[in-house]
Amino acid sequence: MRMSANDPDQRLPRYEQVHDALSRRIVAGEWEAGAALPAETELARQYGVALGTMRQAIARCVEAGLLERVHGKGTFVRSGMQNALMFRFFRFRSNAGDPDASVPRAVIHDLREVALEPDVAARLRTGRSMRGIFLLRTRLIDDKPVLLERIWLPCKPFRRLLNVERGRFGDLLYPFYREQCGVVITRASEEISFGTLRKADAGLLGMAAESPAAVIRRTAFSLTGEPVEFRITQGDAMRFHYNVDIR
Amino acid sequence: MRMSANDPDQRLPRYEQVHDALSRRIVAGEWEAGAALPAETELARQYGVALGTMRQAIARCVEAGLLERVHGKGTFVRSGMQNALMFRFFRFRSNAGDPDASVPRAVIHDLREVALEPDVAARLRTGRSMRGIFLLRTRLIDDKPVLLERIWLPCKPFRRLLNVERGRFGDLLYPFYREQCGVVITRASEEISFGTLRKADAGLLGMAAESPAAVIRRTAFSLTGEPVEFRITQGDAMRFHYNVDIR
DNA sequence: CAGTGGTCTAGACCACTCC
DNA sequence: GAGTGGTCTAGACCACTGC
Repeated sequence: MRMSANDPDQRLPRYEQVHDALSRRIVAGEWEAGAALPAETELARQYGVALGTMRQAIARCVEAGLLERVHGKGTFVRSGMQNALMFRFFRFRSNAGDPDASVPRAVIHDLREVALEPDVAARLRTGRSMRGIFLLRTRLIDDKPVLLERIWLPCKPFRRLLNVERGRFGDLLYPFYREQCGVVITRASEEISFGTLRKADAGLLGMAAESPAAVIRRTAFSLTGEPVEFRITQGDAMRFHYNVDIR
Repeated sequence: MRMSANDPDQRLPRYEQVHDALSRRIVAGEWEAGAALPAETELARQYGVALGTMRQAIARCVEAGLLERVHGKGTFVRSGMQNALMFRFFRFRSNAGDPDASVPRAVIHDLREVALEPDVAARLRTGRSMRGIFLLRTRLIDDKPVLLERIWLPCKPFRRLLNVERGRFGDLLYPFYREQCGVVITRASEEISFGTLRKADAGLLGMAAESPAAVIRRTAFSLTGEPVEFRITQGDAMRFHYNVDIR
């Protein structure tokens, strides 16, 4: 089996090795987002594996959210990086179920390099370096702030964000991470709890101090499984609404 | 391919047909919970399909939460019906991460047949029959009530629960549903929000009226995909804690 | 119609568990 | 070593899409 120069671990199953190699090519941007990959038979030939093995490798990429299969048409690089993600969990608009609802506008209030608190550094596994990028945003609907986001990133792939004009940050950060820093978010872990707003935070949201708030802590992971973003989002508890499917 | 008498839809893929047939045998209790199924090769022979097809059918059962595979040992019927499920989402004990933590005790306050509110009837898809079983429970840790559960069930498979002594209900309902009514819960959909406690509910939880509460609405589905239980759980918002993995 | 992904087969060999 | 699930192959045919 021919593999890329990036040492494939020979102890791993072949479909894992092929999955890794294929993932790297996708992330490297060999195909445009939304574009079709070569047919499975062709890919199997390229990697020198049987069709079934190739299909298993592709299945892993689909699970990871990198690819999308369409019967009879082809296999495509996922474009949208889907989401308003977090945003769908609050019922801020009357048409809450509307999939075409526009992405809420983001306003950046702060962006700088900081010393990380130990708990944040631990979540980002920054090791000895306790420094990172800090971002404070509000999200607005109809020009009214409804969410407050504190975001921490490791310096390593993200330092260049410090040199980007705030106006050039999009409303959605994940596509922006991909464009600017080559980081693809494939998985996230969220932790939901409940608290009250500190005075300063309440001010940014136009709410009273000590108002009840939903608090979401999210750690987002890259293709390689490394934690690359930690964020704490706060919003009006009474408008919070989260759906989960179990098993 | 030999199938059970229950008409397999010939238009479905073979592995789906085998999955359906196998699921029925598991639910019917042909193997004890925790017991090993025959080897894959033997099952493939029984159903007259290739090993790969049999493995795909088994994989579906694993996804559905019915089976568990252990490399080198065998394929087993899932016993525990896992969980304290809901309960792990509140941080009521100091050792919150302890997997051995005992299941909180349940106390039944009400159990009767009722006329269903339209929204509950809609969730349970009871059709013209708007009647169901209603259950009101509190869950206790160290003899202190910490959760309040309102549970609605369709009459069809559950009516016999009305004749069961309250003391014979276990702390976990899902294994009880299986034993008493042959209903296996395989999937649930939860909806999390925040609210405040009504006076009567607050009283049952030993909290002040209007206290902030986490509210979880859960619809649970049987093996066949029908909604068979709707419950609303309330608990102290300050002790609420929910973890979700996305994608 | 050609080209794609989806299903299925019959066999081989590997990795793990338990005796 | 015997028995299990996990990986892999090389081929066949089916189902869907689009020209």
